[in-house]
Amino acid sequence: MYAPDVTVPERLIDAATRLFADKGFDRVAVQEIVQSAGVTKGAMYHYFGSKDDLLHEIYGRVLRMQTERLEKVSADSAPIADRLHAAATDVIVTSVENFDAAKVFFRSIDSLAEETRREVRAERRRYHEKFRSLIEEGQSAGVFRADVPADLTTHYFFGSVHHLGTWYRTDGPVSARQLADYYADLLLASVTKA
Amino acid sequence: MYAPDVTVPERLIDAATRLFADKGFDRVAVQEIVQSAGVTKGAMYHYFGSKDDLLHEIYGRVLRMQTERLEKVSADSAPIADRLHAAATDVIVTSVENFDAAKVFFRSIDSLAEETRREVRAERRRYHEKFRSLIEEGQSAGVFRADVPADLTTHYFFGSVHHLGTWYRTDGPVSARQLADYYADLLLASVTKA
Amino acid sequence: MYAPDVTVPERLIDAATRLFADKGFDRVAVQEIVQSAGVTKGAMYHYFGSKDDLLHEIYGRVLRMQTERLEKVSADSAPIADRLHAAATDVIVTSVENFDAAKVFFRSIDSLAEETRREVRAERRRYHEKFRSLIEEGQSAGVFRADVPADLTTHYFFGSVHHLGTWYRTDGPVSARQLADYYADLLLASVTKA
Amino acid sequence: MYAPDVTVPERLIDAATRLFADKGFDRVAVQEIVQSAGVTKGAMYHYFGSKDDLLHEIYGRVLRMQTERLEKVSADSAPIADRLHAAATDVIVTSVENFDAAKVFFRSIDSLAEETRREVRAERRRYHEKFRSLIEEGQSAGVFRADVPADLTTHYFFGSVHHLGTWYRTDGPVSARQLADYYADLLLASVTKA
DNA sequence: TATGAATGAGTTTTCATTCAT
DNA sequence: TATGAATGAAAACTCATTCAT
Repeated sequence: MYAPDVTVPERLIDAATRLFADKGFDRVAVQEIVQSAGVTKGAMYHYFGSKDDLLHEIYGRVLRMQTERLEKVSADSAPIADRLHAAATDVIVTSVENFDAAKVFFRSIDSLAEETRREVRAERRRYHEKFRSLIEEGQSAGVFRADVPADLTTHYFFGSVHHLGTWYRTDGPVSARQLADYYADLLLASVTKA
Repeated sequence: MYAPDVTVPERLIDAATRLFADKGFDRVAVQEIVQSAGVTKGAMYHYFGSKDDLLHEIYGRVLRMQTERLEKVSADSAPIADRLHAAATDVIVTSVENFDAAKVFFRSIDSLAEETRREVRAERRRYHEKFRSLIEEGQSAGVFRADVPADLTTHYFFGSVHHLGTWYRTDGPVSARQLADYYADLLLASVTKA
Repeated sequence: MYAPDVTVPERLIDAATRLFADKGFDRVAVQEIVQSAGVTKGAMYHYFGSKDDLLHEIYGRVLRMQTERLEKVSADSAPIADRLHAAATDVIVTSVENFDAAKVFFRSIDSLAEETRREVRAERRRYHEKFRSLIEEGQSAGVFRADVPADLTTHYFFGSVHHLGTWYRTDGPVSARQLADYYADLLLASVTKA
Repeated sequence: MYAPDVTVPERLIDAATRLFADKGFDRVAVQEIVQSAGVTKGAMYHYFGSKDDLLHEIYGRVLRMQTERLEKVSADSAPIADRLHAAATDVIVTSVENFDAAKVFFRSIDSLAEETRREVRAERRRYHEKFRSLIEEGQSAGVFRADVPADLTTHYFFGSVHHLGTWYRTDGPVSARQLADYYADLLLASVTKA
């Protein structure tokens, strides 16, 4: 089932990602994960302190990746509207490219243990703020409308993104690219001054 | 704790709504619900077939209410842009007015048992289609842009709405009314022809 | 195995007492206890919050009983030497009469969870102090030697008592009564002024 | 943490002694021991056959040491009362000097595996008998009272000694020397003829 | 001599649900 | 209508020990 050179932790992360995406953290038993990864429970607890740790790791990978990419896009010198468009596009494309991990990211934060949750929320807030600051930059530049708070628009957009997990099919008629363009267009249309 | 004329089933629904909204269906024990409602387990199983039933009932109430209201707004004779705006506004205001129930609605569909889930999905799809048809109507009328599929825009908007549960605070600085106007404005801006 | 009128909690306490006395708390699985009591695990957790609770209850019963009896003996108006003798005798007789519970009491305090342990230690200290104050009374009265601290003598005596669990056999040649007299004599001999 | 010339087995014994004394054999994981000793599990199992072996070794060291010393004291030519006093004093002083090992000795015999336990019990009995024979010698000589069986008095005294682990503090107000004198005095007072 | 990944049997605990009363 | 004792299956996690290297 697995190439012999895929490490046990990697196999566990893969299996957990698939299962969490499919059924949600709370509906997946550790037993299922290890079975699916072809290892024993003991092996899992050798590498991960808890089931929660597994989720945390998946969560962290997605968050780190998207934060990195957003920073790169933000730092670009293109006009602000282009940069916002690129940022919006990018988050969608990468979410779809790692759709299982993204689904976990989109819906499982409440399953994290108290402490981990706080930690993760803080990092997610930083991501949110970085995105928001793009919108604010456009507002300051007079390119984006300022009558709707940038904070609210950011929530609005990311709500749409998080919802992808519940309806979008990677094997459906809309490609990731198209989807990204549509979403970015809708966002741009809603923030651009009339 | 409860007025004596509040029926047992009603108390159970109330308690369950509060708890499910707060911790998520899977993290709430039946014991907690009955304790919080001030009744016993036996009483709960007298009125509801299962824990799932409780969720189903909460879910159904929200869905029925919003469907009804959407139908009323749709049937109005106002211009399509106004009707879409009203529909968008209405779903937000009523969601915030019943915020706990709405939160449950927004995030607990995966917790429903297979059969119930299918049933509920079908009804939700009908709601989605009704909303979408408003957008399509505007597209046919040449008022709304047609380059983004109405279906996708509908998902886009409802993603934003579903996300409210994770960040909006009813006791925060933004009133339900304001929030609804902002959201409807963003939607209208994104669908209106340039 | 059990008369039908023995309640489930009582059966659980009985079984746990026997097993804890025999093998020590840490070496007894909940599974063994419920099997021995003829009930299911669920039933046990219906009545007791945890395995620890079971131990706590056994512990508490012994402690309460012995505290009560010591208070009664202390309050007597007999000469202090007689009262100390009676107290010593009594703790031994009752310990042997409830030998399994006493054994648990003698050796399982370290198995209690942190919080429970603190609580129980405090109560045990009060018992210790009450006994010690008998010795102090004799010292003040000039009947008992004062060159050895009463606190230390108390520890000395209760060490002997706690040790009973490791060697004394209720079915051996020394009756509880004899044992009690021997121990009380040894105590009195060691505290009485030459 | 350790001088480089302390051998691995020695480090393991040290760490295990400290941990067993502190938390009891059953509450200490092999992982903790090796971590605390700064070695790996494999290393431990290279030198010791099992966790049990570790305990056995600690146990054996204490027992061998005390047996040796008791033999030396017994063989002396001093009057019996002096020899008993010396024996009592000695066991206390050496117990306090190796307090962690002594604590393990005092309370962990039940944790030994069946076979080891039997073996160890036999040796402990020989120690007990040697001590008892001192008392018997005094009884034969007419110096000690004979109305309390020597066997029982021996248990009585060693109960006190074993109990030290639960209350005595090496950094407390009573020095090992003082403690030993008090205990030996109490013993002598209780066995000496009135 | 030593490593540390892996095992697998065992642990305590949870919880939706049932059922005699 | 309601009680609450009891069930039983499943859950997450622990840990002494083994073994290929």
